[in-house]
Amino acid sequence: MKASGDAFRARVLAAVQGIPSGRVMTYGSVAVLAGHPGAARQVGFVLRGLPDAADADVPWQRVVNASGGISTYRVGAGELQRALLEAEGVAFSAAGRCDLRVYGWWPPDAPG
DNA sequence: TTGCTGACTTGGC
DNA sequence: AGCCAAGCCAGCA
Repeated sequence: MKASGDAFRARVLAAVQGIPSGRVMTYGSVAVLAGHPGAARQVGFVLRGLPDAADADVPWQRVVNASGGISTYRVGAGELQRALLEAEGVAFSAAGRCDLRVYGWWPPDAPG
């Protein structure tokens, strides 16, 4: 349980670290890269468990929901995430969502 | 050990 | 367009 969970977390962090500045990925996509399609919720759980020291290494702000919106308002990091993304050049609509067709990212070396 | 919660997704209305 | 219900799996008490 711990072993597989640890591997899952490592895959998630690796996938998130692979997102370039100015681009975003959905939880579902990260879950697929982590080898667990459908485990989108756990992606958020892994990121939520990140220590502050890992924030610099893991651009968690580049992970958004399937609508291109911010899901971190639940943990009080929504404003920060949006500010970070806007600083990277990601534009948000009046509804607080970004266009995944424009900013959506997928690793070029990943299948798909 | 069991069981519940949750930074989500998808299909149907 | 938005809202409801079910499914997914990793942490934590």
